[in-house]
Amino acid sequence: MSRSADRSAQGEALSRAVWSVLAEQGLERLTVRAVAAAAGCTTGLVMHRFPNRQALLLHARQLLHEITRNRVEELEASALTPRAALRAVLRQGLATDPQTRQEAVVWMGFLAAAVSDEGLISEHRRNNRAWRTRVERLTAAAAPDWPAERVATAALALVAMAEGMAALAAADPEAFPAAEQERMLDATLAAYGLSE
Amino acid sequence: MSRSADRSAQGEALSRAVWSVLAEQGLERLTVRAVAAAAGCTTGLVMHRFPNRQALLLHARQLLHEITRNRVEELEASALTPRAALRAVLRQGLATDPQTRQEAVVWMGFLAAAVSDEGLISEHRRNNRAWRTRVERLTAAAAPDWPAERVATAALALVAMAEGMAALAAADPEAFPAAEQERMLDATLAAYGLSE
DNA sequence: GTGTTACGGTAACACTCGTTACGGAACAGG
DNA sequence: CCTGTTCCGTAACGAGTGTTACCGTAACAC
Repeated sequence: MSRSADRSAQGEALSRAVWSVLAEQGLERLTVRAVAAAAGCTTGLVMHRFPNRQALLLHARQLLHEITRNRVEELEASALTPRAALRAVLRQGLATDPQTRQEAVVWMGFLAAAVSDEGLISEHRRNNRAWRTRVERLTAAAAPDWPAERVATAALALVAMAEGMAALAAADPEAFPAAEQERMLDATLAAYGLSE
Repeated sequence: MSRSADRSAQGEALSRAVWSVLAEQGLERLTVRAVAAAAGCTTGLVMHRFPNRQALLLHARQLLHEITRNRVEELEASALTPRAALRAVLRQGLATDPQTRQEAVVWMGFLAAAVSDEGLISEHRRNNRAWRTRVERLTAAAAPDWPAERVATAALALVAMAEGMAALAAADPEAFPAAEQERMLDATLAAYGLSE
């Protein structure tokens, strides 16, 4: 057990190093050597854990998705009402603190890297479709008597809004303070008739 | 005149080559040689026109902004009502056809490149703030009796929605057909009471 | 025609990239 | 203590990077 646990722990440490480099230095400096330096090891370990750079990035991307999915499911489970769940889940998708801001930068970096990486782009599409389906389900629960088409349209608006807000705030935190982002989220939920 | 016209025409051709590489091969393959190949010249010309790669990217970024701004101002000028202007301006920010889809991919590429490029990030912030101000002005004109804060919040929601929708559709065009994007835009305008 | 200048293609520079090969340390079984 | 195996740091390779120096050529002034 300790063997495989060590292996997966190393994989996670390297993935976190990938995120760190991606957030602080950008995609252009996301090299195997930079990742190794951020993880406090050498390129030997990196290339021993992963067959190549692509596999390293793909693992980091998948792990990031897994982590955010866990967080979202906890928020969803601990929400008191369907509408509170919808709001909480959307709120964590914004970029309102250093943690989520860094995640948004990393998210963007992976998206840009996916243009020339078949594995990353299909992973991105799978995750984004799952995310969209989740928000549709939460929206349907928050407005049980809406027809499916109305649910889908509102959910798409909410997903797009969260995605765009995160990108905007990640690139220009001073211009988009957390309070303003939340006010905007609440206004949009209210406009759609989805307030708590 | 022909001298300086040739120079700026070459600068524009090189910038278009930058966009092309960025859209088709991604940020990781955006090299001086790839740009030269896309422009049908050699690296000698590229480095003769621009002092270095950074300056080339910055010029391409600025030219992209200028072009989209011109397009937006034409749409705004030819709109019959303030609300039609708001809708038209937001609509062109989506990724509904090959042209705007490519622009969205390029936009994302520049954003990812800006993480490690001071010139690009400040340019991005300046442009995004101008864009936000424009949408605020259009929203105020579309709802003349709203208080400023309500205008600002609605405009932020619309800007975020357009930005996010473009990113989503650029990465997964099949999942987000043009009709669905437009339906979502109209639904959001209606939800905010900004329909025509 | 001739000298001058700006242009831009060629080739090379130093460097960094992903990846591979090698070698030694740590540990197991006997 | 010896031997085999696993792990991973070191060093190198070839390819590709941004950038620079050089030089042929075409256009222009006179």
